[in-house]
Amino acid sequence: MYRVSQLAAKFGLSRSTLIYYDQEGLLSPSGRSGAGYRLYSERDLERLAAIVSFRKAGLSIEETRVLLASGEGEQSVLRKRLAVIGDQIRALQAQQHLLARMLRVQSGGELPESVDKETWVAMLRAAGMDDEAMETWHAEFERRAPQAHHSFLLSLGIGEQEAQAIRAWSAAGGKEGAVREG
Amino acid sequence: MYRVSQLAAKFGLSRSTLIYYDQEGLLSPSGRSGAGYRLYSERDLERLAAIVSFRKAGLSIEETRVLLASGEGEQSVLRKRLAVIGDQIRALQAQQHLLARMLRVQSGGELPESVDKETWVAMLRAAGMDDEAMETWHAEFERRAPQAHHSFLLSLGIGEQEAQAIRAWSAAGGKEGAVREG
DNA sequence: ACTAAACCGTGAAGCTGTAGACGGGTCAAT
DNA sequence: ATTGACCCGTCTACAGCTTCACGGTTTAGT
Repeated sequence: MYRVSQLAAKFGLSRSTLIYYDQEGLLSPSGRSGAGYRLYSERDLERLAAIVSFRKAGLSIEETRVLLASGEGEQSVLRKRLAVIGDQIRALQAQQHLLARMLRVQSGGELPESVDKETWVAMLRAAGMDDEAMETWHAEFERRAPQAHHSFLLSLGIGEQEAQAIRAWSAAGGKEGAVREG
Repeated sequence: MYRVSQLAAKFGLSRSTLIYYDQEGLLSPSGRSGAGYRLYSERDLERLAAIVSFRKAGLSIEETRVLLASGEGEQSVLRKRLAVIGDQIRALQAQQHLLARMLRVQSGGELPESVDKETWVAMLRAAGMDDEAMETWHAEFERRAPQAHHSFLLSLGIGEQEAQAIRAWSAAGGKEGAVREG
């Protein structure tokens, strides 16, 4: 049987956090001592281990509760979180761009704020990539991270329609269509 | 002279937000009507435009206040925020990996929505790039668009320090240091 | 002149997840 | 029995808003 601060230390959490979990009904100690102290059992410890891993994945208390209640099969919650993370990363990247632009305006640099399609292609060519290699690269990109592939294309200033065309072409292995490079 | 909801609508904010900014002393209306209504001037509008852009970059109320107070030259706040964004993106990518593993355990494979350093390197390798080619590529990137190069490295979840190391190495033509790949 | 809708102000409460303060309980050593 | 160190439970606060409630104001329409 662990007391609250002991258990907290064991998991690198703060005492307040465990108390909060108790209040939320996410992890209530299986017992109390004579003095009213929270006493956590081994079973509580295991549950906490699961909680911690879900929380590390950024799931909310509520989502964590759902997952613990529903056994294992709840993929939807995880998938949803994955989508949210994607959105958040994209939002942060947008902020990066904003900040970069602000800093450049102040320091007066003349360099392009972001790379366009031509520059990008030129850089890859300088590194020895030929058309076929770029095709392979796009295909890999599409296979491993379709969303990121899309964002990347847009970041080069490529329009939504052309981006979709490139992706379709990548997915098909570059068989058809006249998308030339990049 | 605008009234609070009008101004809010103009900037896509809610009435509450403007009232909150007023309470915080971030943007107080330059006047009040006979009935005590907040009246915003053109100057207020300009100030709000600045506030909105800073907030879009993820700066806190407090940081925004500092920037507005200190005129222009306050780059430190922006740089600090840039570093924080990098941390956050890295944290989110770690969560992506965790979630992807969880889902993979439960079913088949899942695809990430944003690319990290390892994935990026793997894609370039798949397209036939070797270490030397990557070196050339980094050097080109640094030469043509240093700022974008920096942003790009950060977007892969690479830390500020390592990013600077890679850039220095790129600029020097990859002569020294044990920066391995990417 | 009057009414209804749409606006305004203030104030309080709520949200998430955590940190910290407060006063009092517990425990080993004296 | 008593000191001190440490622990406990409970309560409050934080960002950055939003929502709600209550009551006054303006405005358009009749």
